Amino acid sequence: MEQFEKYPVSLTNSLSGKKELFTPINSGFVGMYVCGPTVYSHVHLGNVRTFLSFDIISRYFRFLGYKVRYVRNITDVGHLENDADEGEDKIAKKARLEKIEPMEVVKQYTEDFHQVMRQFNILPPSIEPSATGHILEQIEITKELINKGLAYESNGSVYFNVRKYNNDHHYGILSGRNIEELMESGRELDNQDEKREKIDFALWKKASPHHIMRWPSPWGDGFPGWHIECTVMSTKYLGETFDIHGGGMDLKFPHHECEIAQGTAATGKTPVNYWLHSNMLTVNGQKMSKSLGNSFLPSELFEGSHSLLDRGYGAMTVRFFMLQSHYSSTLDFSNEALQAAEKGFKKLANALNLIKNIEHTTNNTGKEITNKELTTLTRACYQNMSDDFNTAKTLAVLFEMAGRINDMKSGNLQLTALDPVVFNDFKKTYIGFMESVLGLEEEKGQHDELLDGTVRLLIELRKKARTDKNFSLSDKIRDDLKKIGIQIKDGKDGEMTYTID
RNA sequence: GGUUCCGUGGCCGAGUGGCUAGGCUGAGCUCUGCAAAAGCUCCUACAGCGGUUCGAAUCCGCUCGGAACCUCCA
Repeated sequence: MEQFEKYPVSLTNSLSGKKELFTPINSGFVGMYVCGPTVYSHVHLGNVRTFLSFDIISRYFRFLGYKVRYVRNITDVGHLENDADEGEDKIAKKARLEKIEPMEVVKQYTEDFHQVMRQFNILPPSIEPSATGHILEQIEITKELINKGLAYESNGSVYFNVRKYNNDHHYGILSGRNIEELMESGRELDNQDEKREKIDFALWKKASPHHIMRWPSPWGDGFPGWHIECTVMSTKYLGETFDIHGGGMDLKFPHHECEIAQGTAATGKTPVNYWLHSNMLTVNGQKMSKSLGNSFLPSELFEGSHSLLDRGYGAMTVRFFMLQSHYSSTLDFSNEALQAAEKGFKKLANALNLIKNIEHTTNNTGKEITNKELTTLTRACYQNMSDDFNTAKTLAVLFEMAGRINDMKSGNLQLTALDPVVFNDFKKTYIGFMESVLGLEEEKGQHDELLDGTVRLLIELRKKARTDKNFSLSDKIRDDLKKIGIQIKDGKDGEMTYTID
């Protein structure tokens, strides 16, 4: 029996607004698509949160035994600065400003994005397609939509006819809108507009003579619209209907709404069964965003060089911090919250280190009450994660488990009181959820062998000083090391361990 | 203006009809040569006002406050 049968996953589907039991199209397989970054500048921590949320989701599905195909795209063309007709492509604009090739912009920020993902221990997707690698497919689907009468050409650009689509379908099904309301708000059309109605959106944009990103098409030189890339790449690699589509809450409208409309119009099928949206990272209650100027770059966080930070924090501290809230809630970013997270994370990491070195060898059947408690904790990890990927609840359980691990270490809890099967399950679960599911690993410091050997030597000297009752010397060794960031801890049995801040 | 969401103890944050997460901070205790770490204990909350119910932080209504989307943003 697979773990996913034992702990069936339920998730909040944005389409229904309700928590639903997850049933994949193909038993044992999960196909998920997540909107990746537009690589025209550095990713900030708000972006990181979204990719972290879906990292956890893909990790957990795999942990349960599913075969997961996780597709996350790179948007390297087609994302306009705004929806007005003079709207410029974000990549092209950046390239023009820096006087370099658009693909240089794309390369630079894609590399940056990948580096940030690695720093936060966010695993790469199974497929990472780019919009420029799928121009042909985007032209094909645009042609198909014209043939079906749901798109029209206008002065070298092609637009999706929202009103016509809405005759047979509901445009706004995901975000709870209707086109009458949409027609009432927003920017009005002017004479310059090529669109028939302001709610129509571009599938293909004509490239003006000075435009540097351009491809030939049946409608002349141009470039694809923003939304069509995701429809093309998701269906190409996951099928016309696939299991999960994720992304940030701010993409719900219009981006995901347009994807639904295009996909449904092109294939006649519902493109996605479950829509998942991760919520925003906020600063003082306001959304972290580049345009508001309140975004934090990962480098500013590590170095503590942002004005709102007292000092730097490690990537794992931030990862833990973000996992303390549910992905569908907003999360407020602050110095105080990070400080608290750092201590909490250290506690869990320490227990992780301890449990790895605890072995149960006896065959004692153990005390029923203790065994029961450990079994309950072990199961709770799965139950909480299967309940809409509730990392906050899971972490609460891991803290309980860490307490029991410390008890095992100190002797408050005798291993002989435990059933070996229960213990091994407990151990495997703690390590598995920490590392494989939540991706929380020890902060990678400069623990090189040279330093380790040096500290061990000092520890030996301190042990000698203590047995000689030379406390002034033993205290000096401890205190001086503490000053440079190395904390010596005395064990009950005279053993000493150390941690580096 | 329209659509949606949120308001939880000193702070951060889960939960969402009865079983009162968790972390951080603070106070006390145990262990320890002294520390640190660890363990135990304490401070026990759901914006306000009504209503439904045997019972509501959780459901409903109103009021106040905040946010997101309706231009671009994960």
